[in-house]
Amino acid sequence: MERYTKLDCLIDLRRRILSTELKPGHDLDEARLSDYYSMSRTPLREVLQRLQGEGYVVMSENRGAKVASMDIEVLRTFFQTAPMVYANIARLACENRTSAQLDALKQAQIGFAKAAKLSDAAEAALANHTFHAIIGDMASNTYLLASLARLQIDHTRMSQTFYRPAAPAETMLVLKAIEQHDAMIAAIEAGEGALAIDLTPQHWDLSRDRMERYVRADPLPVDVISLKDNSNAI
Amino acid sequence: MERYTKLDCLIDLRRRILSTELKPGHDLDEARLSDYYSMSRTPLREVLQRLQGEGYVVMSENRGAKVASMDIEVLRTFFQTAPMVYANIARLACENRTSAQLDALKQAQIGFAKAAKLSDAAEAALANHTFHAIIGDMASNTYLLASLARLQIDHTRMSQTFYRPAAPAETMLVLKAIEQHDAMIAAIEAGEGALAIDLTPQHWDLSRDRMERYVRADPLPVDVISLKDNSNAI
DNA sequence: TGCACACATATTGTATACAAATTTTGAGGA
DNA sequence: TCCTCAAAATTTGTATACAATATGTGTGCA
Repeated sequence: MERYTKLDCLIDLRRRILSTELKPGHDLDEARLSDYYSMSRTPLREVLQRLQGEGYVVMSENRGAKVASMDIEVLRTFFQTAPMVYANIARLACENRTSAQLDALKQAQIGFAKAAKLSDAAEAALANHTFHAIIGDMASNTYLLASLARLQIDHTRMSQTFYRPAAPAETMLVLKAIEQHDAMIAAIEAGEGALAIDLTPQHWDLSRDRMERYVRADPLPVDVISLKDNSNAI
Repeated sequence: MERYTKLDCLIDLRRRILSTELKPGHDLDEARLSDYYSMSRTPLREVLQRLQGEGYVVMSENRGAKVASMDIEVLRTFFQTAPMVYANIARLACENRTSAQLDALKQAQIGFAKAAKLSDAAEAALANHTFHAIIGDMASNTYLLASLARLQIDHTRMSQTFYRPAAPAETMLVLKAIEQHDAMIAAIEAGEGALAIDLTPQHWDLSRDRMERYVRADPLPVDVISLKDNSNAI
């Protein structure tokens, strides 16, 4: 097995959590993980502590770490907060973006469009994450960036469903999202803050319904409900 | 010397950083700190990792940890962001506060008023921190809370100057701040979100001038400027 | 004096052993 | 069969030894 550095491990755990390969609420066993990344428990625990600080993981005394869960109560506040933060970030990006960042954003958009069209849900969600993270960098506002980062963790995990379309009409939504990204790039390049702010709620309207479905899954017929898997909040 | 638990150590380091007993940019030596808290380096390093995640500390590979610095560029964005985030938090607090939280808030206000009137700068700044942290809890919005927490770190450190008045006129400002806290408590208790939003920019107007002075210290006479201490940004 | 390089010192990073806590297991009794 | 409780197994927390990296110091040379 290949050898991981601590930074590799950090990045890989972030990726696995964002892609829901490690599901919300999943228990993170130190021994198992340190074995997986072929390092001792000491540096692995430090990575987990840091992930806790970043909101990917929650830890409790003598009980170890779990992937941060996504309970319904928190997600209600998600849709309350996300448009406001993303819109402000977009506006600031218009004012502060560098041309190098703009190039990176266009590059990210190429990767996003490709994955989205292929309905590669995990890859599309991660590429979308990168896209918005770059806009976050452009904003150059460490304070708002903290909220953006937290929002993106849950956004990326939820948006998996969005890129796994079940009907032709839903494929249209994905294509529309790609177009909106292009419009956002244009707005940022032109430095049109007001336009960028306008685009943001549109972008959210597109995906809100499908993402809310992730939260409130289709109710099962009463007679086959199993109480067994209720331990982890979604 | 008394024995510290890891949680004690975490809380105490936060306090020392917020009170600027540990100054921005200050180098945090692992051996020295682990000795101070009489624990081994392993748990101390985990505390530092977590503080990094929370934004109190920055770490770099093989170079150890430093107290997060407050450079001018970042602080420009501070005043750009703080009123917006604090106002939204206040509004949400009006909607979601519990009576237990309201009691805690009133209690915090008593401690704040006492320290502020005594011009105990460190204590007043910390009490003010607690006051606004409780409002943050009331808001019940983990996403915005992330920004609030980051803002509060720098707010608390800067506000030291505010509670150390140099002239009678400045003492008036402190008394005014106490009144504004009372008004905020009333607004939250009454659930008047619009009022709470209005109060926030007033609160910031009161302290902005004095806090900006912390950032841009009075310029020295040209002939005695020393280049020596320019290494750490403020 | 000024610079380059090697060596000594100090500091950070990792592995491992052991201690403390939690969870699981199962035997005994009602 | 179900509950209780204690012992075993598992898992997390901490201390310490050692490895790797960075920093400081002094010597030789131009």
